Amino acid sequence: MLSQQEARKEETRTKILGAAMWAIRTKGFAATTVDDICRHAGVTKGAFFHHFPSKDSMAEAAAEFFGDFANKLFGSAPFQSEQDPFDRFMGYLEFRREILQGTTAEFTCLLGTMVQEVHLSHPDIREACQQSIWGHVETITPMVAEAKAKYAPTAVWTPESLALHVQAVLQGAFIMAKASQKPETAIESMDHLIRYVEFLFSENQENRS
Amino acid sequence: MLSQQEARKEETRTKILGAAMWAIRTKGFAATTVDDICRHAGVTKGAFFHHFPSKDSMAEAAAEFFGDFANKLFGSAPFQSEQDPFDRFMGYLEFRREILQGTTAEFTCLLGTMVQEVHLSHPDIREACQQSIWGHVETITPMVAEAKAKYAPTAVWTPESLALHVQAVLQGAFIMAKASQKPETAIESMDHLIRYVEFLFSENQENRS
DNA sequence: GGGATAACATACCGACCAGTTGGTATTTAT
DNA sequence: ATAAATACCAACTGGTCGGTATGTTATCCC
Repeated sequence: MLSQQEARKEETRTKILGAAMWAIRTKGFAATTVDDICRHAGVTKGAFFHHFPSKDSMAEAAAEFFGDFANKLFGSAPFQSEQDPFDRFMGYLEFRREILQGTTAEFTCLLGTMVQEVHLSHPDIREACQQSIWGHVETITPMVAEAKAKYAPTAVWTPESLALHVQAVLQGAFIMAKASQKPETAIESMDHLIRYVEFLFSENQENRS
Repeated sequence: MLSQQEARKEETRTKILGAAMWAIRTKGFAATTVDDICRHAGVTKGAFFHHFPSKDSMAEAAAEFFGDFANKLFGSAPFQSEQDPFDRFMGYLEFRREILQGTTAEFTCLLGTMVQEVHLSHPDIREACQQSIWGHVETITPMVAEAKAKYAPTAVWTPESLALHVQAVLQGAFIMAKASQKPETAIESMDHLIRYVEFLFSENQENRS
């Protein structure tokens, strides 16, 4: 049971992290100022530093926040009710393709954006980003593993490497969409990825041990 | 014929752009200061602003510089002498996998790093990055088109979309390598990509019109 | 060789930014 | 009811950064 105070604190914290998420996705981590975040969140700087000891540690929290946000989004998506593991995996991929709409800041990944900037200069933030990305991979690897056991048990690739590859393609697709300012560029990459996965689970492939 | 002065100017300019390339790949664009670049290039701030009117316009030049650098690297790589277009394309992919070694700053792409940060805030830099990326794609699309004409003439995908997909996978692989601090993560994605391309040009695929 | 110009160098400035300080309002515990 | 603690606020600070103003030196052209 949350007290009135605790509930309010949590709300403010969420407002800050949400604003940070938006700002970092549009401008990058280094270019977003604490004042930017406060302005968007509708709080003062005092509140910000009451909740987080530094901008950097807020970024760590934002990485975790975004990871939880994403896992909730995909965890409650319609494809999860598919019975067959391959159908579920394909549903995941098609769902990820479908949400490539609107502005880049809306469908783009905070973790990829941030880790790219800070991977050498801010070890703690990098670590937090990796945790969140690999945490998401852990939620989809079982699905891939089940599908593999059923449809491609002798294939040479591992379920985890495929799950990681999916994330890599998405991250790359985001960059290409940002460069071209067209979500279509990202969608076309997802089409290639989906074609690849269909091949991996089809019967006439040759990559067996 | 370059005069002594012009040659020296070009050299200093190159030193600055080289230093910028290194700094931006390790820290990102916003976090690298003009002083950083000058220190690494061994020039003073006066020299920097003699060559470039602003940090932003230097970034545009750096994007072009990196694009030329990459095209020279791949243009003179051994795989270019392969006769068969498919072999040449596979040689390109394997070459790109092979150079995924050393520190992330060494094999990573300046354009992807920079465009991610500035795509909304600095339209001119974004444009320059897109030009360089798409410029590289233009150099490999003919190779893909030839290979397709020879081995997969009726396939539904276009050569350009595949060339773009290759860049997307690489960009994503870079991000994953940065997040995990292991080049192997990127290499595994390249393995999946290579397997996909082999499939596209094999005979038993089903994606024909 | 000398005047013009391009290629640097140094010292500095105003704006900005992460973080602090010292306080107030609200909630909680007794 | 009241004291303690928590949540929040506004003004300020020390340092940093992009850019400039003002030299100084090397090269070029005649």
